[in-house]
Order: sequence, then structure tokens, then C-alpha cells
Amino acid sequence: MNDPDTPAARGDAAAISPADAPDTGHGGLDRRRILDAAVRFIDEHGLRALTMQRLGAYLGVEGMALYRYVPGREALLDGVVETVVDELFGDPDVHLEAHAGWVDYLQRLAHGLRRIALAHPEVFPLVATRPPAAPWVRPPLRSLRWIESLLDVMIESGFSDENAAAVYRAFSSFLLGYLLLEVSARGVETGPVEEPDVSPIEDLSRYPLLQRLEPHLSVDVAAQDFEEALEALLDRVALLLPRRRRPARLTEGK
Amino acid sequence: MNDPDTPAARGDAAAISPADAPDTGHGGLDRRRILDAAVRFIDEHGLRALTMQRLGAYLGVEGMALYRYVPGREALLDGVVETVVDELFGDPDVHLEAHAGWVDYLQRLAHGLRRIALAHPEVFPLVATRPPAAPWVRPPLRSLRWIESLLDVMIESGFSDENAAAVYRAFSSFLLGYLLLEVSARGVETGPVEEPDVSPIEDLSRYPLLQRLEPHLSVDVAAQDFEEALEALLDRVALLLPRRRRPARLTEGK
DNA sequence: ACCTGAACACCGTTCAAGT
DNA sequence: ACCTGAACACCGTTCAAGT
Repeated sequence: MNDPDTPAARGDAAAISPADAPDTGHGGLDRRRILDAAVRFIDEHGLRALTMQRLGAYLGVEGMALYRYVPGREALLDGVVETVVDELFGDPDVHLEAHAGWVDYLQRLAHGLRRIALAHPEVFPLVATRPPAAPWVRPPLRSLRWIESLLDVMIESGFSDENAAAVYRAFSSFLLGYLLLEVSARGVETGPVEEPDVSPIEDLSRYPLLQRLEPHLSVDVAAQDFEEALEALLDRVALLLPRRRRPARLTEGK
Repeated sequence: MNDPDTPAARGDAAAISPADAPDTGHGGLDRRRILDAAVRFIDEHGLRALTMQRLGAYLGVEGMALYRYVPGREALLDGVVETVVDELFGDPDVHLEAHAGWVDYLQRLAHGLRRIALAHPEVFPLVATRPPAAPWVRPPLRSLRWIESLLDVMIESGFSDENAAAVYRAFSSFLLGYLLLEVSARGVETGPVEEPDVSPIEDLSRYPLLQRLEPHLSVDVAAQDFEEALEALLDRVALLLPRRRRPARLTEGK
């Protein structure tokens, strides 16, 4: 009934043929090529469907061939997370070195990460779920480059070491938490052809408010919510700065 | 090398024997008994180790026996999430019907959920990851009872339908996000005897600020951070109320 | 040098058979 | 009524063998 293999198993030969991956022509395997293919595969078929053998087939190869370039499935998933998070550094809208002030920087970073999360909704839960590269950093995010860059900007902007660390914590937990939830909400509509399976509608009668507020709860106000929550966070962050150095308005430039 | 089976496979006979589960004596299977055992099993061995056969062994039974009470592994995991989230309703510190005002209510709820998250760090990621029972609710949380209760209190306290829904969104996304990160940070120390495996220390030299701020980043200030972030959120929520009704006061509702 | 066949131990799940 | 044995299709992973 709730068969996890069904979506991938149905039209398998057609769905997984290498012809689906134009950029991934079979001109020799490669760690990069494998990781990129894995991201594409997850985007298209969902995380559950990712199997060494299926990813192999996706690349026109026999599956065990992957082990020559990747230590194993776990390492593959780590690589997938890294690949996706590192898209930030290729994003022209996120100039990590640009200095139009820390507010602008954090806003660009937040929006950049949101763009990535929405572009790879099936991958994003992995980001929050995988064990971190530097376990002693709390909360643990994947990209050390990302963290280093944020700390640099904050410190250059006059935050103390301690406050820079606090900003990192507040900012990253807000981002990861918020985006994870937004993405998991979208995942429902986006995901593979989920069978209705259970019919929760009937049990819903026990929750009258849930029913009455349905219109308000189901409206997709995520983008607006995001801006407001981000704004509120930046306001709180600004309070960590000596009064003289605080930006008069959050949208101040440079 | 990074063998996921190692921790469970090593002392398997000893680690998984039903003797470890005193409350789960073999007096006949049961959906409740299975779900409770699954939660305990995940707490002890981690989510990765949970297998139908191993859970069966944990219960002194042959694994396929579980299918008589649970439709499959997916449904089992849904039941696990439900079980854990429903602990809230058995928590004496969280009187879901008590009305010392909505501020008090949200604080109790937040602390209750945090207690649960810290008590079941290996289970909690499932809460954020599983598809929701009512997909149209954003963000999707598992316990409809929980949502209904929150909406009830907010509306009784004078929030409009629209604002009650907004509070639910802000509150739950904050909670889930924050706790997921806190828990995943703890998971690193708590988890099964993870081999050091990789040595990320060397690569860390490329990130001088990360190194310099290590003391500030690794300090476990999670509890304090939580209080502050919660306070800030409640302040924001209070602004949704007409000015006259803002001060939190003891109101008996119903 | 790079991929594959065959093999191993382990999955989830079904179902006829035992008790 | 409740559990188990055997079976099926599928995993991840290893390694000797092919090209």
C-alpha cells in the first residue's frame, strides 16, 4: 500500500535512463560528475529513490563503479549536501566579499540560501540532518566556508568575537529551521505522485478550529513570513552593536 | 570504513536482547507496545539501527510478526513521531487546558516540547522530516491535537483567526527549527560510538576565524539562547494583539 | 585504468504453513 | 489467533575478473 518503491519502480527504465541527464554524458566518471548527478537525481526522483545502483544507471554505469570515486553511500550524501550548499558561492547575487554593510550581507545570504532550499527541496532536509563537519560548532552547518565568511563580515563590522558567534547561532538556526519547514511544506505538493493513501479528512472533524482556520493556515504566505522574521532577527542582531555603530535604518546601504 | 552497521552489529545479541526492555515483556504484541519499543530502541541505538527484524528481536519476536499490528516501516515511523509528540499531553508541567494567559501557555508548550526533543534526540529529526498529517497546514507539524489546542488558546485570548494562524506558524517554525538544531548538535556527543573516521582538524587551518572563535562557538549556551529567542518571539506575538489586551494576565477561559 | 559479474550479508514485505 | 519459515526483490559493499 504505502510502497516506497512504487514511484521509481513504475516507469523505471524510462525514468532513470541516462538520456535524462544531458550534462552528464558518459565520457568517463568523475567525483564531480557523480555528485552533480546525485543532486539532479534527488531533485527529480526524491531522496528515497537514490540508490547506488539507480544512480549508476542514471549515469549509464553499473553502480558498483561509483565506489571508485566515492567511499560509500554516506559519503555520497555528504558530498551532495556540500555541493548544494556551495552553490551559494557561485550565486552572483550573493557577493560574499561585498561590503554594503552587514545587514545587506546577511540579507543576501539569507535570500541566497532560501533560493537554494527552494531549488532543491528534496535535498535540503539532508542539510539539517547530516552530522556536521565541525561538530563543536553549534548549531552545526555544513559549509565551513560559509561560517568563516559570516564571522569575517560581522567582526569587520565591529561585532565582538562573542557577539559574532551569537549572531552566527541565531542566524543559522533561524535560517535552517525556517527553510526546512518551508521546504517540507512544499515537498508535499512537489513530491513524487504520492498516493492519497490515508484519508485524514474524516478524523479532522475532531479539530474544529483546525477546520475553521484552514484558509488562514493553508495560505502560502511563506515568502512574506520569511521577510518579516528575517527583519525581526536583524533588529535583534543590531542591538548587539554599540549604539553609535548601529545602522539607522535596516536598509541603509554601505 | 564508515560502516553504518558496525555499532549495532558488534554486540548484537547482547545489545538487542529483549532483556533490555523491562516494560516490554513478551506478553503478547500490541500496537502500543511496538511503538513504545520503537521509541526506546531509537533512543538507545539510533534511528539508523531501527530495522523491522531488529525491532522484532528487541521484542522477543521474529520481525515479520510486527506486520500484524503495523502496516509497514513507514507507518511505524509515523507512529513513533506521534508517540513522542503526544508525550506533551501526559506532561504535568504542560496543562493544555490551563489558562494562566497565552504567554504562560506558549512558554509551557515551548519548554515541554524542548524537554521532549532533548529526551529523544534521535527521534526528533523525524518530527521535522516526515510528511505531515494535514498537508495544507504550514508549517506542517505532526500533532493535530497540539495545533488545535494552540489555536484554541490564542483565539480565547482575543487573537483574530488570521493572527492565531500567524502565531501558530511563527511559533512552530521557531520551535521545530531551533530544537532540531539543538538536538542535532547534541546528537553528535550522544550518538553511538562514532569512529573519528575523518580528521577535519587539518582542513580547519583554512578557516582562521572559525578557529579563533571556537571557544565562543562551542560553548553550550543553547538553553539561554532558547529563552532569549522565545522571549523575542513572544514580544513579537504580543504586538498582534490590540494594545489594551497586551499585558499578560491570568484569565480562566472556557 | 576503469568497469562488471558474482557473491555476501542484510533489507522490507508477503504468504502459506505451523501452533 | 498469533507467530514463523521460506521466499522474493531489492539493498550496500567487496573483489576477483574482464576489457
